[in-house]
Amino acid sequence: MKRATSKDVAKLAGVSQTTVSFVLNNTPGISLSDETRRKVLDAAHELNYIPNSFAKGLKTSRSKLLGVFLPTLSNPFYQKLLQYIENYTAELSYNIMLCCTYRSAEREKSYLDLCVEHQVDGIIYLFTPNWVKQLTQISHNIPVILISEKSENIPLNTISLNGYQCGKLLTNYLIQLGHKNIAYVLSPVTSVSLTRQMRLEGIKDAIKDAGLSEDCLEVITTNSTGQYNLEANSGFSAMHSILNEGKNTAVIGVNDLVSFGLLSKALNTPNIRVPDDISICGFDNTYLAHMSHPTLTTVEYCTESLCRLAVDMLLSNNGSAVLKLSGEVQLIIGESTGPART
Amino acid sequence: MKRATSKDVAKLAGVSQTTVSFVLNNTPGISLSDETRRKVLDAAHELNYIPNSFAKGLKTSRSKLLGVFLPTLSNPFYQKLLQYIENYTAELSYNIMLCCTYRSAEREKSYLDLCVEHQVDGIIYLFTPNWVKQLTQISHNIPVILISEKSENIPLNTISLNGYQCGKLLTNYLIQLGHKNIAYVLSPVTSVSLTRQMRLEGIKDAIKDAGLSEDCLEVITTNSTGQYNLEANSGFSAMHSILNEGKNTAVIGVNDLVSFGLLSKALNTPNIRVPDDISICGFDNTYLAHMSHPTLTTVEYCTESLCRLAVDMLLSNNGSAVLKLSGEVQLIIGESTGPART
DNA sequence: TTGTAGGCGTTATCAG
DNA sequence: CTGATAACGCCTACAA
Repeated sequence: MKRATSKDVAKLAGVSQTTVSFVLNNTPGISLSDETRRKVLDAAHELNYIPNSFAKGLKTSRSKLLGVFLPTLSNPFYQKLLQYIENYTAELSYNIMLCCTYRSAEREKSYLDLCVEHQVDGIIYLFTPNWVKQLTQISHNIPVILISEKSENIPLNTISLNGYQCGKLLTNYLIQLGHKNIAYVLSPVTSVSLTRQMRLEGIKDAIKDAGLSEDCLEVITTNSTGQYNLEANSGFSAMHSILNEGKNTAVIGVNDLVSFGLLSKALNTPNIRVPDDISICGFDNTYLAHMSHPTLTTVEYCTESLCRLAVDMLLSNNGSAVLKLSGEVQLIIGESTGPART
Repeated sequence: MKRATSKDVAKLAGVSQTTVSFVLNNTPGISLSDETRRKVLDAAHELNYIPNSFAKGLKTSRSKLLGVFLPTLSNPFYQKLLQYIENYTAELSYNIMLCCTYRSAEREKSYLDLCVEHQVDGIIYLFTPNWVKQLTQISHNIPVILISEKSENIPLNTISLNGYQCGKLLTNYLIQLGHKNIAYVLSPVTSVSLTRQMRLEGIKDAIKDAGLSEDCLEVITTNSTGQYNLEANSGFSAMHSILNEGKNTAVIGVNDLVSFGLLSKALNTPNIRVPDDISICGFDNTYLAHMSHPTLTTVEYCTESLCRLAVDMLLSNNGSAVLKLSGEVQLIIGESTGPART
């Protein structure tokens, strides 16, 4: 059984195809009799008419599709952003083409090609792109927006997550609690991450501003271990050595996954209590932070409103000026941080 | 700067549009001179030609898009399936239209409409559909496949996750370990879940088959609590009462999220050790099970091969017979289960 | 207020 | 082996 076309609707309603189009699209500047309207609407409904998006796209060059690029769904942070975006686009009757790159530049490239081919109406990147040149090229035809960190080298609309402020905020809080020996734990990554760097800058500056020595901070980058949950394992193994060493009283995980691993090891170590013996915190405010016991102290970036803003910017496509915005950041204090042990 | 069309390529290559189409699509049953081939390929490359998918779709009615329906990304299980599917479809140059319903029937409906409008080449459901009638209707035009539980009432291709076998497998294992007081903990859900029911059937039958009394099993359905992670919270609060009561020696969570909550509460209760005092296990084999310490005993359903199979079935569209398949299931023994305390 | 006609970029059916 | 030519279903001047 073939799908009804606008021609069929026109025939049934006893009007021309044009009229059908006018009625169904509510074309502005056109006035039609109520009766014609009704006839068309009834006919469309009776035939269960659904416009052919190919034909429509061919004329309008609009696909009602948005490409969303993310490195992985395993990190609840990206999942969270994706859900916010999806939630909003669904309201607007847009669909999301999922472009999960697994941090592979090759896959990223092939998804970019697919986005161009499908003529998506916009592209949202949730990480630092590997193909800046090509993406910039694409952005002349298709609006592109980055939700990550600002960078001078990337001439694209950007909503910054403000990693610097986050690092500073979190560290200030720890310093206030009396911590003077702080570790920053990073999991290994295969590609550049501006976010991680910016957070580190923020942490360092907070320490400097408080008049503490640089030695207060120990930066630990773990090796890759195991196949599952690299990130959580990283935290787990890092905490092992941190506890052995016994110097640091507070640990910052590069994200909630790492923090989760940190916490996990601490909870499974006899005679260690959180936060009495060691404070743990991280970034991203994902559900993991709330699901843990004790709950994890973390940082939120108003992600929901930023995601909605990103979609709005894409769809309004407000010209060619490259915008660089920053979101507010907010400390979410959980049960995993407390005064430094004395 | 407008995109090059196949006409432009034809002109540059000095051949007709038809020839371009033949070359670029490797149309079978057509033989062309190597020189013509080269000329076309070179021209296409020079103009950076990308076929217009609207025009293509208009002719072929193929969108290279697959709709994937899932209730939520918050449950790592769906995330896992989605990644397997996405991974495979990317290989095949297909794209995924994300249809996340948040268990809202209304949203599910609207995504169905969008799938029809975009003429997706296939639809994969990862849960029990709410609009069986409409979906069945759609399946006459667009291949549909369910990855969940088989049901007599749903005349659609189904790959069963075999919840019954899973329940049985897990329970047999617990019984072998000497457990005679087992709790099954369910989080509240808003819509029907066949999976949950089938797992329960399996659990019950395992108990019956072992010659134990029905009273061995306590089914606990929690109330909804808190806004974050309903599921994990469910486990957390259920474990509270289970430990208070002190009767059960083993607890089965309806999924890894619930089990995680169960474990979390147990670990945070003084004088309770896992698995010495209480065994905990669940279903789905998500990363949560591996990320926890102790790691959680869980059940895997060969999800990766099932997901690939589903995609293959969709794309081959092998006629109209409704297929009902079942996958194998596999017990993943973690550190959270052990012999019953005496 | 409504209808006619042309074209968007492909693919596919024919002749040549 | 190659090239005209006609659709696919919709939108939109322009004409009536």
